[in-house]
Amino acid sequence: MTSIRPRPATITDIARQAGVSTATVSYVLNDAPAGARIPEATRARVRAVADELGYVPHASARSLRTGSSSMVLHVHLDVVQGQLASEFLYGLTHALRELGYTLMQYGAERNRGVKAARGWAGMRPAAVIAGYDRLTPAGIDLLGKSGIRVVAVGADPAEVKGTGLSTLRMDNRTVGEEAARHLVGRGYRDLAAVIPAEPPLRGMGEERLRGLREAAAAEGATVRTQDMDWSPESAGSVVRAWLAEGLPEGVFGYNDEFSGLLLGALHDAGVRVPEQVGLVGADDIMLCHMLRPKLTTVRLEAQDPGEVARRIVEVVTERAEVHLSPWRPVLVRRGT
Amino acid sequence: MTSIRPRPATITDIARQAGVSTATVSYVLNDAPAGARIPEATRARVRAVADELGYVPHASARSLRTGSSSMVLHVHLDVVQGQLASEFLYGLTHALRELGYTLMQYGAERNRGVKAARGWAGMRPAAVIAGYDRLTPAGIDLLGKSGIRVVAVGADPAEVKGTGLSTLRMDNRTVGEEAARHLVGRGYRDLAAVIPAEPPLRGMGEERLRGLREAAAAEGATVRTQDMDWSPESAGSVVRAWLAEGLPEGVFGYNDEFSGLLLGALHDAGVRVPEQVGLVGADDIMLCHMLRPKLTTVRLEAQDPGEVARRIVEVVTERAEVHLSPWRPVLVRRGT
DNA sequence: AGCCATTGGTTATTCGTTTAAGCTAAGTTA
DNA sequence: TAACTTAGCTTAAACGAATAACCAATGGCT
Repeated sequence: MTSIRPRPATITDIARQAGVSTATVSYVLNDAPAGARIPEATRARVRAVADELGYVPHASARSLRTGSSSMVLHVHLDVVQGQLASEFLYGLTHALRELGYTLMQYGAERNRGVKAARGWAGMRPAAVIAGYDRLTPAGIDLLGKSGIRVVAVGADPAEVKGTGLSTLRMDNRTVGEEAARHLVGRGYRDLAAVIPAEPPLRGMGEERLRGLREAAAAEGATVRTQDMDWSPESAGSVVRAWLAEGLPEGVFGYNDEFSGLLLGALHDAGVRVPEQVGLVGADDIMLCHMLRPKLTTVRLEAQDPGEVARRIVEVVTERAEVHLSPWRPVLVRRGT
Repeated sequence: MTSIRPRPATITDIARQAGVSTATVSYVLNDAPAGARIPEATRARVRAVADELGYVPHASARSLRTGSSSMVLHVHLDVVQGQLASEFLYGLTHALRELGYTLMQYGAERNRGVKAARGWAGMRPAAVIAGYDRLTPAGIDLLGKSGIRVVAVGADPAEVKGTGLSTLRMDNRTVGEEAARHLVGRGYRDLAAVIPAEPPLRGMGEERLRGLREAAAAEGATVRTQDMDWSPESAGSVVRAWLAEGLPEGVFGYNDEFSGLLLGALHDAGVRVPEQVGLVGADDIMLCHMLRPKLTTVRLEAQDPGEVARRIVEVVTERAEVHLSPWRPVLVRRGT
């Protein structure tokens, strides 16, 4: 026995069963001004039938007709991670919902540039929010042509270009600068930094490193760097290299998680933190409170929580072009 | 100066510019069998115009017409976290894409039950995959009425009911059992466990605890429990309570992150792990490799990677009803 | 009685796409 | 030469919802 696929109820079904026209149903269900002249008795009947049939408006049909979409697409790496990203998403989801938009996420996208952009554009979202490493000028152009606003997150406006593009800059340089100020302030002159080897994080790492370098140079400190993978083994070999060439005085571990791996490897090598080597991470995730000694870190703090969401909403609703860098680095001094 | 909103190109635009009908354009662009009689010259012209105009098909219009959606909705907690979830999502995204489906994620949803279900149903996805704590019988019913398949993740089929519901059981009881076996095997008889206080995690915690309790009781061990918040302070007060009432021999920390917090608090209290207290976490995330001693943990391992994705695809495409529990607990013995 | 206003709706069109069912002109066959 | 094929399209009708424009019936006013 094959069961027939249940068909979702439509306004036509409601209209038939309530003995009115589809127009009436639409007016009632939307509390449309044009339907104000429909008496309460009819309205109640229509609503009752809609309820009984479990009616749910067809979002695609509606947006096709009205020509406007209530969806905002967020494109991310395989999976969203980290506290900053989590807070960002949470705030954004709710701010957008309040304005009648729905934030949908689309992840694990291997395609890039135009090919990916075509996929996004097909859903005709009101806007696309994407990490800047997902975007190419051609892709931005294609979205722009379709009237879809694009917000590049983490981008320096000078780097990513395209018509109608907005940027939300996560200024990673300042993170590195803050870390350098802290380490140099402790009297360290021989600094080392680690930079993630894999592509999606590498760009961020380079930015943080640039800030670190500049601020260190200004104070007369030197910085050596090494690539590192997201694995305990890689952390081990970084530490072995340091032991071979002489321990640095201060280390910037790119972020808290890489720093956690380094801290473990340093411990295994018998290096004492912070007595022999000072360590500073970045992002201030809960991990800092699990490690011993507790991890000192630099956190990007929203200058005004909600600001980001509000500005994105501006981009979406008012078609404004917005470029802002709403985060500020803050050092959280702990045990390392 | 107000710029006019760019209108995405439609097949009508292409038809006009290429001097053919919209039907022809559609046939060409879809490589439809019915369009096989269209000569290459025309096809090339149509395609050229489509390219030039940056045409991207309107997914909503298409799915409205064909009556079938290529979207699968994944509803999750605020943000997806953890390795298991990440692997699951990644595999699923790609398996579905291969079959022409697009996995979209929808998070940070406060609404539950019917209200949430209405929102999901409005997008007319082919299926909804949701944590079982997001679902209520009424919500499942509403989705079923609309012909949308529902997959409850993490649910025991006996617990969650509804027409046409499939379940993907993440059997958290077995995680607790495996932890108990390990701790008892070490000779501990006085066990303690921690359970997250907040709602979304609480359910999982209770399941894990149930398994722990049963397996411990079978071996003649006792289990005391305490609520814990996701904060270092809460971990501290849990440890203080233990000190007051006598240290347990073995602790199950619910998951790796809670265990990490506990490990830090134990360290601060001068309790040595594993000499005085044995500790086992769950999920086997990278954190285990950062802590010292390294964290012993129980991991749910996919019995067959890809199995989950394949079965979900069955649900989506063949309207099968599937109930499986594709994960198996594995103990990873490390330092604690 | 004739006109107007109001009530309570309905009709018809549109959004972008797909697709079954035509239709015309040229070529082929009986 | 008439009938039949075939190539190469086109026409038209959906899908579900929104909405401008219309309309019939009733009541009130002059």
